[in-house]
Amino acid sequence: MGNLRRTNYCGEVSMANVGQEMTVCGSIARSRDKGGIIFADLRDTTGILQLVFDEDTPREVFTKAERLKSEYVVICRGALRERAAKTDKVSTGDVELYVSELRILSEAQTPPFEIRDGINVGDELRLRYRYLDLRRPSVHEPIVLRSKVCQVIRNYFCDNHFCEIETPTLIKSTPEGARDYLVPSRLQPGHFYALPQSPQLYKQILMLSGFDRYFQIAHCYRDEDLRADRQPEFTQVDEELSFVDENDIMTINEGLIKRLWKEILDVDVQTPFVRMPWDEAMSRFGSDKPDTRFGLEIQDVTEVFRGTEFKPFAAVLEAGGSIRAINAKGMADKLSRKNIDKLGEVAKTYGAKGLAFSRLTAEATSSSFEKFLTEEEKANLYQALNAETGDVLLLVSDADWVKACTALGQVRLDIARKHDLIDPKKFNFLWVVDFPLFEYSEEEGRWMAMHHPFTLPRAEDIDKVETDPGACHAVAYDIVLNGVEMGGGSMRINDPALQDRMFHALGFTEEKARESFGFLMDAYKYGAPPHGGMAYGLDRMVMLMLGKDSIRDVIAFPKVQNGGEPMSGAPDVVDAQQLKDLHIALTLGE
RNA sequence: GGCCCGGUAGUUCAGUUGGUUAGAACGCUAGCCUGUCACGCUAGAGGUCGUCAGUUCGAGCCUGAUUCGGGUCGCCA
Repeated sequence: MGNLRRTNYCGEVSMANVGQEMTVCGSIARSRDKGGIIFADLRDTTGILQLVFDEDTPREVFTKAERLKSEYVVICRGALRERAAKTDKVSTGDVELYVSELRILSEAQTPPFEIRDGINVGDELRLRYRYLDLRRPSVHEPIVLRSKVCQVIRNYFCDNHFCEIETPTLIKSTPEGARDYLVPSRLQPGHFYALPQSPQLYKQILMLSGFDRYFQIAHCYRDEDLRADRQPEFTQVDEELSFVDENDIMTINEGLIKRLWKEILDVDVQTPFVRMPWDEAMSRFGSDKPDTRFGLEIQDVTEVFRGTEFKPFAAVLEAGGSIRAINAKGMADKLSRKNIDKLGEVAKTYGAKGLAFSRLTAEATSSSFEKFLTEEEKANLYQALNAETGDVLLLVSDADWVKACTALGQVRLDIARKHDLIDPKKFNFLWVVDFPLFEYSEEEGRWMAMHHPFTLPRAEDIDKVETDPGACHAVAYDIVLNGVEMGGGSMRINDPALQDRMFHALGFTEEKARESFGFLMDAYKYGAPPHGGMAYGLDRMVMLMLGKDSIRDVIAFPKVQNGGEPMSGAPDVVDAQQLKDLHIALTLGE
C-alpha cells in the first residue's frame, strides 16, 4: 500500500464529498474498458464506488487500469467528482472517483461464479467458496446487519440492569431434550463433555448466585437433523431475571423487540402483544406458532355430526374425538379438485387420515361426504361455517382434537402460501402462553416435559402434577412472529419440594435425578429468588427481520443438510493417534 | 430411518419416441470502442452428461445401485 491509507469507505461518499481528495480500497466488482475511458466499480464492505480513468489520467495509471479484472484488490487515490451520467442503481450513483494513483495489491483468479447479486448459484458451490459468496452485497449485508442487531440487544440489556456472563461450553450431558454433541475427555478416560443445547442450568445457577439479571449471546448445539430454519450450531439470545413474574418478563421483552425493530428496520411495533393461550392457538390456527397474518381459521363442527351416518366421522365421535373445519371463503375457483387432492396429501403428511371437502361452485357442489349426510346435518354444517356458493369446506376428524387441528393448520398454511394470502410486509407478533406442562411420549411410554423439567406449573395445576399430568399447564410462553417461533421461556421452579415432585412425575428415580441434576437441586436449597427467563433464536430473529427464507442467509458459515461444512470439509476423519489419546475405538462397519 | 425433487460447459439451465458432430445465456480469452454502469461490437476456447453396473445394434434420455445437494416427516425439552 506504500503510504496510501484509506480515508473513506466506498458506500459512504456522496455529493457532499465532491471536490475532496480521498483514498479508497477494496475489490474490483466490475471493469468496463471503453478504450479511451475506463470505468471500474470498486467494492468494499459498505458499498460500491465507480472509479474513472481517461486520457488525462497519468499514463502509467491508465496502463495499470487496463489490467484491472474482477476481484483484483486495489487501493487508489483521487478526487471525487460529480458524474456526467448519473445512475440510481447504486447509492453512490451521483459521484465517481477520478483516480490519480492506483496500486494493485492482489490479482485474482477467475472466480467459479460471478460475484454479484441477481445471479443464481447452487448452494453447495456457494458454501464451498463461501468467502466469495460473502463478497456479494446481498449475502454480505445480512451479516453486517446481524452485528448491528447484537449491538442493539447488548445496549438494551445493559440499559436495563442485565449483566452479560459467559457460561461454559464443555458441560455435563443431561437427559431429556435434543441429542447432545459429545466431546471426549482426554484426562478422564471414558468420560465425555457435552456441548450445551442452551445455557439453561447455568443461567438458573446465576440467579442463585445473586446476579439478578443475566444475558448472553450464546452459541448452542443440537445434534438433530437440519431444516431451512435449523442448524446444528446456532446462536441464542439468552436471558434470566430474578424477582419477576411472567408478565414482567414479557413486558421487558416487548421493549427489546420494539427497540430492535425501530433501530434496525425503522418499524414501529405496537405493544403489548396479544397473549394467546396454547389451547386457543391450537384450536383456531392448528399451531402453537400461529401465523395470524391471514384468516382461514379453524372451527369446531363436532356437534353438527353427532349421530351422523357418515362412518369415518361416526367412528371418530365414538372414540370421543372431534371434527374441525376450515371454510376457504370464496376460493372455489382457485381450489380445483386437483388442488384439494394436494391439500389432502398435506393433511395426511401431518397425520390426518383424510381431508373431507365440499366445493360449492355456482354450477354444482362436489363433495367427498355430503351424500352421506341428512339434509338437516348439511344445513347445520353450512350454517356453522357460514357456507355460501363459492366456498370450499375442508374437514378433518381425529380422536385427538389437537391432531385434527394440526393437520388443518398445515392445510391452512399451504393454502395461504400457494394463493398469496400473506402480506410479507406485516410483522405479527404474539405470545403463546399456558403451554401444556407435559406431553406424552409414545416412544418412551411416559410423560415428558414439554419445555424442560424446571418449568413452573401454573398454581392451579400443581395438585394435578402426579395425578393428571395431561391437564397441567405451565407458566411458559413463546414469542411468535409470522408463524415462526422466535423464542420462548418460562418461570422456573424455585421450591425444591416441588422440583422433586416434578422429577417424580417425569419418571425420574431419586438416583437418576441426583445423578443428572444433583448440583442444581442442592443449589436451590440455599435460598432461591423467584425467577424466569427466555431465549431467542438469534438466527431466526435476523432471518425474520430481513424476510429471508433460510437461516443460512444470516449465518456466515452455515452447515449443509448432512451437518457438513463444505468449505473446510468438517467433519473429517482424524488420525489414529488422536483417537488413541482420547481412548476411542471406532466400530464402523465396512 | 422414511418420502419427494435435483445433478448436462466455469455458472445457471434447455435437450423431442433412445439415433449423425450435446445447445443457449452469462462468465472466460483475444481484438475494437471516450460516459459506461448486467456497457456494446467481432472472433474464439471451453463437455468423461455425478459415479458404477445393466438393458440395447445404439443411452444425456430406460433399469438398478451408489454418491452429492435441496425440501420434508420422524426428530428438534
